[in-house]
Amino acid sequence: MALTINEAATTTGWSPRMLRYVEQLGLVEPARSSAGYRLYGPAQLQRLRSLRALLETHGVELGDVGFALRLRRESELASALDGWFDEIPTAPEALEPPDLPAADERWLAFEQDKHQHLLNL
Amino acid sequence: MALTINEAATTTGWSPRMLRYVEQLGLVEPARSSAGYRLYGPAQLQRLRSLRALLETHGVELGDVGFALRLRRESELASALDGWFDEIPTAPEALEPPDLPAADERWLAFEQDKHQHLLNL
DNA sequence: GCAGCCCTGACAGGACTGTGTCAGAGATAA
DNA sequence: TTATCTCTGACACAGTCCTGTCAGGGCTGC
Repeated sequence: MALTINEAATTTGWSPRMLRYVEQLGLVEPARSSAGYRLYGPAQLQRLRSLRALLETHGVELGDVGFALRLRRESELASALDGWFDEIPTAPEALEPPDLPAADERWLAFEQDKHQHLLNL
Repeated sequence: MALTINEAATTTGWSPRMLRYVEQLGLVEPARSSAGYRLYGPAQLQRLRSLRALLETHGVELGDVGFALRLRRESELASALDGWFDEIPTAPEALEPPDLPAADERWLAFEQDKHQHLLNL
């Protein structure tokens, strides 16, 4: 009921090498026999096949899926990213009319301060 | 009220080259003067600084943030990834006791079918 | 008008990724 | 027991990413 790595490779279209690599990325982790052989069950095989479809249809790389996995494991990373993206309405037209020519120093200081603040969190 | 690329570079710690690169990734897109010069306002400078903090504190690369951006722009990609991650309770202990030795062909066919189904969507 | 910015495009090198392949050692099964 | 699998670890090689640097040509401001 569980395929060994070469069998899994031929039925999924991955190479054995890539199956080990996919495992190393944490994407599909097969069970192990008592001797340490990888054992791919139906669930893993299905995941391998749909992973292949996912990469092909969306032009995504394995590393990208790995990063997406990291995102759903490290929720603080995810929220940090969300926070950054939403930091300011990303539209770049937030540009005041070019008057007040000497206000530079003021907001520079302010920004610097904010930055320090962020780092020391 | 808006800094040119070299000024922005020195106050944010990025190199001018990297500012262009960050822009190319779609992460921080400054306004442009009528002659095409990049103009970094307070918002962009703040984003550049917090971007730097983000990379450092979470061990993330620019390309990763670029991919996260892609995720929030291409919602179908995001949901496809979500779908893949939740396809099956990712725990690898879903391994039946090894009886029914000749049922292989049955679920192999089933899986193959499912796969075709997915691809032809 | 001229020194010093800025633009884009290109090449370059170091680092990392993706993938194959091989070697040495253990497991499996006829 | 012997052929055939599996394991891990390593090297290798093309390709991509990151980053610097340079060249040719426009702006800008004194």
